[in-house]
Amino acid sequence: MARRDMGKLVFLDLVDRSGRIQLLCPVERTGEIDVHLGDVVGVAGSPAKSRRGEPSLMVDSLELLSRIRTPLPDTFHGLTDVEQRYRKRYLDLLTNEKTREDTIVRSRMVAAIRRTLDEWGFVEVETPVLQPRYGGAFAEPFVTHYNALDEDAYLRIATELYLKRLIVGGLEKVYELGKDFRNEGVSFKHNPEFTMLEWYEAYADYRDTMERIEQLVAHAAREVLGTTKASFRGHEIDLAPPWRRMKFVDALEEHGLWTRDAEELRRRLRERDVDVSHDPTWAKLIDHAHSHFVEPNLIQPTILYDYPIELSPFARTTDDDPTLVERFEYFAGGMELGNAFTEINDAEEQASRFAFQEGERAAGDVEAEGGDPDYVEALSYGMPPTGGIGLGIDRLAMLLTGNESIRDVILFPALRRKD
RNA sequence: GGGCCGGUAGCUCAGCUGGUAGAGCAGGGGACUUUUAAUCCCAAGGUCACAGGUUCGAUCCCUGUCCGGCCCA
Repeated sequence: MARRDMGKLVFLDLVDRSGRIQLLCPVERTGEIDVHLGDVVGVAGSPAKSRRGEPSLMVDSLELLSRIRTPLPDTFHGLTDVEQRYRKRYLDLLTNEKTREDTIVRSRMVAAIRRTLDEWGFVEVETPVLQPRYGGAFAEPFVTHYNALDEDAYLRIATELYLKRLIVGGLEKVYELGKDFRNEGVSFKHNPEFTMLEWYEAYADYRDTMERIEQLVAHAAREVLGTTKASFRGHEIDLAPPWRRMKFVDALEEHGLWTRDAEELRRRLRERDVDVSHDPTWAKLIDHAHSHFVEPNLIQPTILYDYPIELSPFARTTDDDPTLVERFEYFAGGMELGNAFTEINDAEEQASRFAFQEGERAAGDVEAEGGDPDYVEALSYGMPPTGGIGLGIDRLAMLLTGNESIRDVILFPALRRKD
């Protein structure tokens, strides 16, 4: 609320989520106007126009609902200090229109995604956040403790293994949209606590999932932006299907980085000045090559498919090459937005994939999949062929709002305590 | 974890090779019946992130710590 006090006539700007309107307060009618910038007020009056022609409300009475006690930041510049914007998001929201808009865009995006999945016949479910084992992704977990059970537990890094148990249970199409937690670095595209959507669909494979994700993303964009074109990092990104599709192997081949030989790959990466000292296995090396040379260049939406089996402990092998799996990731704006595959639905095959990951772990990859005998047992009761996907809600929100930092689409991002 | 940059009034920012700090807005008091970042007058507002060091003297130079940003792993 801005105040232009003219003595007998006071001008106030009243702002709420719907916008701004000017109030005209003739003091002889309303009495003394004792309001400050940032006060919360209720007013009654009738429509009027100012002498300059601005639509206004001629006020009969004004009631103070909440008195501001700490002065608002500079309302012309807004709050620009990024640290303050994250720590005191309420001030950021009060003073920066763009932050309010982005918050609404994200909310509508999530609503559009839910609506679409619901229309497609998916069932929204909730699975445990606190898990006795963690799995479904390569990541380090947060550890906590159950007093009642006298057991350590992990905050989930993915919802995957529980959702697939529900496919075993015959729910056929399920999704969960919620927080996952990964105990690792913070960056422009990583927040340890982030929002993920996963869905699983019985009697579908990764090609069906490709169709769905293209439709879902394009539809969400149309709902919130009115178009499939988003601007991000100076690019116009058109999310309309069909997206470019390319084999993972070919994408690495383009950069001369496809080889199955770990030492040869290590040599080629070193040649390109990449520090490979933290990459003990071929799987880590190829992942490094991909994230360093391929991913940043995938600006327009692109589906990379048919990944090496070593990177994918839950994906079914392709029919014509047992070293590749039916997996795809999709990218836009140089970022990975989601990861999908045709799920392994055979208990024995799943058990041997876990065994391979044990080997990777022994070789020094701390993020390798830990294995889950209870999940293998679930599969032993028979899971239909299933296509599944996980996609990052925060990153999609970045794309649709044009924010280059994930912290600008998370209201309260992770920050170190300051006291 | 490494490199670079930053932290000065509630907010946005100045502050010269080192001489104990300034503006605008906000907040306080006052004037004004058509203002739009209203205008005008008055007064107030600071542990210059923190701790050491160099110096007659440090917001400024040096070292360390804390917090943040960007880039790299």
